[in-house]
This record gives sequence, C-alpha cells and structure tokens, in this order.
Amino acid sequence: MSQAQSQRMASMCDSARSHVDDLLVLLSKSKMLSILYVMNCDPDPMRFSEIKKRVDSSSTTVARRLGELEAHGLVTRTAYATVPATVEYTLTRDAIALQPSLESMFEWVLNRADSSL
Amino acid sequence: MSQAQSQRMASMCDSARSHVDDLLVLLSKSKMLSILYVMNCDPDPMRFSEIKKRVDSSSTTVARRLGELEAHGLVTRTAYATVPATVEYTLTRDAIALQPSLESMFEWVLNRADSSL
DNA sequence: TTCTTTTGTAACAATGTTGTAACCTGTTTC
DNA sequence: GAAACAGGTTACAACATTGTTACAAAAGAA
Repeated sequence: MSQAQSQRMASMCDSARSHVDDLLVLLSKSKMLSILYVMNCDPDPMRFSEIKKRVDSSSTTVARRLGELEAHGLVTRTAYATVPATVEYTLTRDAIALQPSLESMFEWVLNRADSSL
Repeated sequence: MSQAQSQRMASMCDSARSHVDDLLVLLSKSKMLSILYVMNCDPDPMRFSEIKKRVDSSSTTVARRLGELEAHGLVTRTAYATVPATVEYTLTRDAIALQPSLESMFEWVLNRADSSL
C-alpha cells in the first residue's frame, strides 16, 4: 500500500482527532509556546510591544500569533482609544488552565538548557 | 516554579536563552509533540512503523523527527539485524522527565477538542 | 528468479512561513 | 507642517519544510 493510501485510511472519519491536531498545530507554531509562557508568567494584561520585546520576534509574527490565539479563544484583545494606541492582551480562562503544564514544561526546558552549557 | 529557577529565567544570559530557544524550536516542529506523546503512552520500546502509524505522517518526516530527537538525547535508537530490519526507539530518562507536563498538556488539548465538537 | 518485508535515504517540486520595508491611523508636540 | 508614538497591515522575496517518488539492503517465501 502506498504512503498516500495508508494516510487516507488512518485519518478517515476521525473528526475528533482533527480537533486535537488543530490544537497541536497551533501550539507548534513558532514563538507560540514562548508567547503563552511570558503571558502566563505575568497575570496582568500585557501590551503588544511588551510581548514582542519578551519573545523577541517581528511584529508580523507576534501579530499573527496573537490573532491565532484570539481566534482559538485563548487570548482576549482589548483596545483603548488612547493616543498613541494602547492594546492589551489577556489569557482566557481556558488558556490559564494550561498554565501548570506549561510551567513544568519550561522547568524541564530550563533544566536541560542548564545542563547543556 | 522554584525561586532559583525563576531567577535564572529572569536574568538569563544570551547563551542560555539560545539553548532554551533551541529546545523550543525542537519541540515546535511538526509531529514532535505527538511523537513524544505516543512514546510516553507506551513505556515499551516502539518500532518505526508503529510510531509512524500512530502519529500519521510520512516516513520522511517521522525519520527526520526521530533523528532530531536522537541528536538531542531524547530517544535512543536500537537496530536489530533481523530480516526485514527491526528498529526500536526508546525515550531516554531526560525525555521521560517531560512525561507529566506532556500528559497534562494533552489532557488540556483533549478537553478543548471535546468541548469544541 | 522475483516478490515481500522494514526501515530508512536522496532528490525535488510544491507549499508554507518568515522577516523586511513601506505604509496607515489619530492626536499631540516641536 | 512635520515628527513621533503604539499597534498594527500589506506585499513580497528569501527561506524552510513537506510529501512524493524512487531506491536500497538482506534473506526467506513462492
């Protein structure tokens, strides 16, 4: 059987799996875990420029990621009519529920990074 | 997270940051979390074809991911001189230490996937 | 002899993703 | 009038990643 065929077989009629996959694809996008992590570290709403500075990426990518997070209901965006503009991002309850996992994952990452110095 | 760790985090020097980033880039590659998860679910060594079937991806991608995991010391590869070839992959102790985080992360993913049906 | 199996690798075209540079809004300051 | 600020958007070229196809090796079965 060809690779294409077995893939079609395996993924047929499995809508639940596709939702899981969607989330994993979302979480696997570049800087996504970093964004969630820096937002988790500080419970206060965070401004665009602050997030951008902390994850160290281009505006384009940060804006794309925040848009995707908002579309998935993981952050809320609040714009204030100040001059210049002020926009704050907050994690939703759903995203906050991910906090313990992220924290222990980052703990592991930091430990490994330490020991490989 | 411990105080020592968050201090390390806060005052992280560039070289440590790059190690952290390397790991995050690794974990963010496509199918990476899935591979770690399916291997975590079953403590026994797992064969290439079994991993491929469970994560539902092409041999090329699965081989690439397993190679990257091996290069980072997260899996060990054992080849047996059978015919046809038999190759088993096992998570290293380091990777097993990531198990609790991955488990609770997947729990969260499954809950969200469920509630969005 | 040829087919079958597992576990890959190599080349390559198609597709996806990224950063950069330019631009925009709207008000206040020079 | 022009610059400056935050928070983006758009277009696009450069770059990265993916799956597909073809191939290999080794030995037993048909």
